[in-house]
Amino acid sequence: MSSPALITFLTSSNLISLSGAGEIAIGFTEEKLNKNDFLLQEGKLANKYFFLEEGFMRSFAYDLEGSDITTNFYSANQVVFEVSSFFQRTPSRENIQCLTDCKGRYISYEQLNHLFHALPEFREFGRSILVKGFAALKARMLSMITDTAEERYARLIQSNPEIFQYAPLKHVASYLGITDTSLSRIRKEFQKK
Amino acid sequence: MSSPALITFLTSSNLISLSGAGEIAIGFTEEKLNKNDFLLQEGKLANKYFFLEEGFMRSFAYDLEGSDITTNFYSANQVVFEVSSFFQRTPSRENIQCLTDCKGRYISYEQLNHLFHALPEFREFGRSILVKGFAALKARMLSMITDTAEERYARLIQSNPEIFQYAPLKHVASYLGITDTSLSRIRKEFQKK
DNA sequence: CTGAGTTCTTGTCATTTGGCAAGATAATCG
DNA sequence: CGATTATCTTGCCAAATGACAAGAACTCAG
Repeated sequence: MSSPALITFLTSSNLISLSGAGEIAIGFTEEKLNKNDFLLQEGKLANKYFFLEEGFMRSFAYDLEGSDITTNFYSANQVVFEVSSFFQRTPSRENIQCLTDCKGRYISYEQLNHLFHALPEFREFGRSILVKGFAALKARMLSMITDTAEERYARLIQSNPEIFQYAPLKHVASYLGITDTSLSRIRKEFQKK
Repeated sequence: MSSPALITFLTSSNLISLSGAGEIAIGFTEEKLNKNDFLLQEGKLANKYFFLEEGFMRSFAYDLEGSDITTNFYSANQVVFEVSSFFQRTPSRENIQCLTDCKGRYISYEQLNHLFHALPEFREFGRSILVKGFAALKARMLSMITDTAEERYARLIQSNPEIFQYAPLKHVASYLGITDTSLSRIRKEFQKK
């Protein structure tokens, strides 16, 4: 019943022993989701610390005009959860939705805290997940300020080509902070090179 | 020798008891910095979890052209540290510099971990600091994508007026993701209203 | 006080990006 | 399959922002 992918994910951080990983993984509940299903909906409380084993997801929020803005993409072998809502126990402003059929395993906030309390190595691991997410967001913010839209596009297609495989371009556009029209033009220019 | 401001900061989270706060605060070392001094320099390892009691700081990074980009501002009664470098034990890409004379107290990475291990309530507190910073950055990223430069300016002067008291406008401009020229024009327009 | 250095403003012009709408293309579902 | 819907591209024009440079205003040390 246990998950090799999850065990590998936990141990490959070098923060968790194999036996620790087994102990942790055993508490996770398997869940399958269809394309377009929501892992989390705006207004609800995030209560799943979700390890994605198969599939592709994105998170998004609505701006004041009601347009949806993609805040992140998630591929397999990552933890997917909305940090603020999950840890601060407040309603989520974001949605997390499947772009393909998905499969994964999750634990609840309560389970996570229990594990944090019981296993110092899992605590370290949890912190590391948080810190990496933070660092990635900082890098993205810096890129948003210093790079042109075309540079951001080039970096994204270079570093995360699978996004383009699963997400419609309009989602990519809002993630990059531009309109779908601009992205279309940037791609046209980009091909020439 | 202990710091009322730090004690207040720790207890006001409602995660830490008064006695716990005293126990934590006692390990902090006082430090005074002059205007323009660096709390952290690019390339070095962040090793101070710094509680700012008096003064005002900013963090910044250099982009590819060598311009400095303000990544954040810090006012009194906040924890100031570079998350990635401090927790991942990697050289910092950012600088943290005093915009005024500053006073505060810090603990090292080792001390922090020791306290995390010994005091579950401080662990919760540390996580809460991290999560709040993360949430704030997410909100800023969303604003960067959905709001115009003028809206971002208006929000900033509304929510953090003290920034304008201490930081030169060019630092504010790069924080907002625009040039100092644009900020100057936006301010001119803004006054009319 | 004075002069060097920094910061801020303003002008001119170019570039990037957006808004809108129409048409082309692709995906979906009964 | 065929029809409907969603997505993507393109043209036109407007708006926002940047690049550069000159001068004004401010800061600060001697």
